[in-house]
Amino acid sequence: MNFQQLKIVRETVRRGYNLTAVADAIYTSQPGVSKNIKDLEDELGVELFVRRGKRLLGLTEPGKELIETVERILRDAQNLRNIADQFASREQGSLTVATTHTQARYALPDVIKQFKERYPQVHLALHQCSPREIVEMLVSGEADIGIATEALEGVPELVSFPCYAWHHAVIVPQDHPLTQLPVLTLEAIAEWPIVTYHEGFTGRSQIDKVFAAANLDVDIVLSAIDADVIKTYVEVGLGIGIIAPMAFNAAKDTGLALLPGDHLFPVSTTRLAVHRGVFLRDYARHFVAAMAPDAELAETLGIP
Amino acid sequence: MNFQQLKIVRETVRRGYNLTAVADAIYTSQPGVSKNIKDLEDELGVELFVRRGKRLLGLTEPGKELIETVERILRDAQNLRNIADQFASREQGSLTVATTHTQARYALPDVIKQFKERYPQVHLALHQCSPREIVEMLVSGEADIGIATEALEGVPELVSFPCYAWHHAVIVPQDHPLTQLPVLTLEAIAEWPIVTYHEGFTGRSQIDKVFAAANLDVDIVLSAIDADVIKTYVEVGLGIGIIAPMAFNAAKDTGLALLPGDHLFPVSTTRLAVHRGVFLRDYARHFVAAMAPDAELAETLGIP
DNA sequence: TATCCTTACGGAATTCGTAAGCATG
DNA sequence: CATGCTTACGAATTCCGTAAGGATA
Repeated sequence: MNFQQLKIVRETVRRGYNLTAVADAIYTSQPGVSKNIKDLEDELGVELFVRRGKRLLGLTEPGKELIETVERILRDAQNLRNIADQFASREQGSLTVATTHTQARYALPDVIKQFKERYPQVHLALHQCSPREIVEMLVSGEADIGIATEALEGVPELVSFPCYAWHHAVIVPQDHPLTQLPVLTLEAIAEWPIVTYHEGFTGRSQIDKVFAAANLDVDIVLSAIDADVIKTYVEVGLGIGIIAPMAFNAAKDTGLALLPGDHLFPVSTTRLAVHRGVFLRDYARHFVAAMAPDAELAETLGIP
Repeated sequence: MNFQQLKIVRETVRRGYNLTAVADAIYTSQPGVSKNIKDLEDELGVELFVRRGKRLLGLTEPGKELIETVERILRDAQNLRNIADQFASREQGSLTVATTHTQARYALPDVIKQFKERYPQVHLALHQCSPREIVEMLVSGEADIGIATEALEGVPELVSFPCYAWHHAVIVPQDHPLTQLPVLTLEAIAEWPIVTYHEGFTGRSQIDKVFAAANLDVDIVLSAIDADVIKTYVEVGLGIGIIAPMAFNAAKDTGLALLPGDHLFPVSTTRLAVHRGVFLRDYARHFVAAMAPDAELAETLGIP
């Protein structure tokens, strides 16, 4: 048994049982992959993969049992490297953060500025992607830290912590009739065409739920990934916008007015997630602490 | 990084940093051990061991941090083999139980008889040793299951479960004056020379505590590892005995009388222990369930 | 001086990649 | 017939043991 064999098994599952793809991913030859799998199966005395003819189709029962331990061994092997790096060069290394536009643009700049000052030697990579992609990157180990308002909870491989809570708000052109209302209501909003986030982004599901619960049909004329796009179309009069309030900047967005929606929309919680059982370097913990002060990282390592 | 290197690191710690001894234990050459350690240190970029000149003295700080993960990786590698064996041959394998004389002689025979009938193909090895040795064997992985009344609790590497609870009892020659007492008291016992267990065995510590708490000096004329020895000397009149009541057999021990001590001695709990994070085969779980019905083995695997 | 670790070197074993062959959708 | 896996074989690398050398109690 060796690490190469285990890596190949893990990659085989990840790449949908295509050994050619596995060979490419591991930078080795396809026959080598084949042989390694066979050798491991011989040593363990069990077939790990279901085969039809020469093709691999999936995991056998024993394979399903074993894969979890395989993943943990490989994670721990990576942890060894990380822990060693930690001691070898406390202030150096790299940190990959996967996050959405909203967080990258409005929540992270301050934190990242401070982080860069504190750890100038750390190579920080910011990946902007959808909440789903964030989860994938965390699970596969491509990213160390994920931050989003959606999708991070309820993934068994991840541990997540709340960063901050907020409510959606409405933005309208400055002289819009809605600004005259004494109290903003869902009914009033629903009378206008709406520009808001795309499904799966920045609490869009919460917005849909609220209007559905109130039995209101809304006319969503445009859905975008980010608030900048939304604001642009609100400004040109396409409709009114529903956004995360931190995307509004009174000084810069002069043509627009923000109407708070705390009493209308349910609370949204932006969360930070990391992979369970993965060792985090000092600077990564620092980053986590800056974003999610309540995070309890001890449990992350999965040590009983 | 490879498994051989990790094994060598683990063994180096276990053998007190003597690389020659490590080489013997791993069945390889001493220079090979040296090189493997150096290679791993080079790869990780940290020194794992404190050296004075050419001798190894102990773990460095990074070494201490890393060793836990190293141990877990190796345990998981063993788990892979065990899980695979489980599927390859459910009814075959081996099981090593480490236990004390008392358990081996009085508590285990029934369980083992049933176990052998249920799993005739499993090679069952029973190691009789002291509670301390049991702990060592469990920690090092030489034994799968340990059973004893002492020493198993409070070892961080182990998980233990209660098997059954009992109280020490007094044995005396059949016509002994103590048999005439309406109620047996500690004071009455303390007036006689006593034959009981050796320190560290079968709840001896409990016995000492009780008499110390009652401010009684007792004259322990002989301490033995097992009740058979104790009974022998009680029969020849050396003194009265304090033993675990399951060691008394009314039918066979005709010359002796058992005086229950439930009201005198605190409860002793015989416990079963296994190593944390070690996968147990079906038959091992069966054995555990037979001895310790309340055992929750799920947590044993250390999966969060 | 005996114990213990390192370095050096040569042979053995393993690993890995290329080429060729076969099965499957 | 294109994709995907296996077998076969030779080259390269790694691994491992022996021998020799140096440090320390």
